[in-house]
Amino acid sequence: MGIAERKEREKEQRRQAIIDAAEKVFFTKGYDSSTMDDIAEAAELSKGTLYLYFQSKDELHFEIMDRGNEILMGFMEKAIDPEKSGRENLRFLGEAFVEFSNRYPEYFQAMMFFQSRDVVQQKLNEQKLKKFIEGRSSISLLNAMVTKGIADGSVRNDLPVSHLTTLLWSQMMGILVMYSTKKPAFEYQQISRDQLVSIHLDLVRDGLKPRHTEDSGHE
Amino acid sequence: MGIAERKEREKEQRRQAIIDAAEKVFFTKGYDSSTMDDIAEAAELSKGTLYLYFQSKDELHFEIMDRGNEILMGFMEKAIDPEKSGRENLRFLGEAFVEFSNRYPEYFQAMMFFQSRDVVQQKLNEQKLKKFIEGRSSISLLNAMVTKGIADGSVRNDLPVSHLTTLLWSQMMGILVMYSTKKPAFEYQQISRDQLVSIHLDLVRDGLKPRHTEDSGHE
DNA sequence: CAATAAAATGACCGACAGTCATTTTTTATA
DNA sequence: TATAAAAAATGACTGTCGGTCATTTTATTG
Repeated sequence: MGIAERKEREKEQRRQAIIDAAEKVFFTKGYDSSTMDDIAEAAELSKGTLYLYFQSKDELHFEIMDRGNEILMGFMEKAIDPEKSGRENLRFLGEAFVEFSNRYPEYFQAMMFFQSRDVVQQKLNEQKLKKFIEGRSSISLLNAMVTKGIADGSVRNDLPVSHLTTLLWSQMMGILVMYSTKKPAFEYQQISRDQLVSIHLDLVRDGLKPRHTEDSGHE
Repeated sequence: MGIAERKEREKEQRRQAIIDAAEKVFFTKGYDSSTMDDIAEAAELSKGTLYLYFQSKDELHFEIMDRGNEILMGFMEKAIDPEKSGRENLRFLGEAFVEFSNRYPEYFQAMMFFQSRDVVQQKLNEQKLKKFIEGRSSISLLNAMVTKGIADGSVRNDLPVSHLTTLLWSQMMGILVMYSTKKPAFEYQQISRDQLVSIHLDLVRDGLKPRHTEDSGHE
């Protein structure tokens, strides 16, 4: 009996349709200013129905972040050139990130600024956490390229992979977030984002080079 | 007649008392979960009175951020050693930032996570913007040390001061924010924040060295 | 064509930021 | 000191919104 399967399919379609609607509304009015009734109207459903598919407004936000992450992953995977060294690929990944934020600014925003709501802080600690570290995430790609870089000798091997990876990710995130939130200040100082990122990636590239000298004073 | 002056003084005292109360409540329950009635109760005033002194809940948040910024400034000013090179001082500033976030985690949180609310985004564009760039802000201190570093030859001079400054600020911010929001993930990977920051500061120190010359004469 | 199950609805609730007519307190005036 | 005027404070009230649930509508089954 294919009815069950069809129902399953329809349910998933409706789920996606709701996310589509939420996306449209969020991207237009911003998260805080969007109401569940707005989303319901956009989805041509009643508010109650939304709650049959999602537990909360926050959950809709999460779904959109997931979509963004998928897209970002695509960009990054495409950017990798297996022929090139790990260190070169790390630069490609950085550039892919920027390209993503240019091409999909709304997704980028959604991914950047979901932090902060105190509620959200807790929810992460569960399944999402594992996903963040091990799952199909952008970080895992970054991790792979750091590892590759160390293996092929293009990246210094005196620093732990996990530390380098998170460092690269956090730094880039910090730059892009800062630029987004303080854009007018940057423009006022005539700092373009591409310039900034380019300088950053240059500094990182140099910083990752293997130390040919045995010095450097950290532990 | 000192009545006007006394009133002025009392008004300012009450203002501060309200901020004190808001601080207590925000730091205990978190911003989103705190209600204006909570704050009113803590301040032993009615809610209406709060609105005679502040326009909104957000404004109270801003005030607390300002306090945090003052404290941070103090830390940074104290950290500067005029005898040492600009490049060394930049490291001191980084360490001061971390120390601040250890000593005053609630202020730190408040300063980190005020971004995101879509409303807030707009409000910055006005006076706050100038303050951010030119005012008595942590960034201006950073800027001064970059400038000093270039002048004394301890920092490479082939990159614009403004870019370097914002880069350093954004990177550090990114690392600390990421660590705060994803703390469990970091702990799971046994990455300590101090380690991470230390590696970051090392990389920065190396990256800032003048190119083409192995200048270390100012150390 | 019932009987039943699944899906959808929208009126309703509680919580909360913000308002404002009224009351209380302080100051100025005579 | 008595009283008018100004300043400060109050808290009942409003509108909004996320989330709920008893009821209705639609689809499935026998």
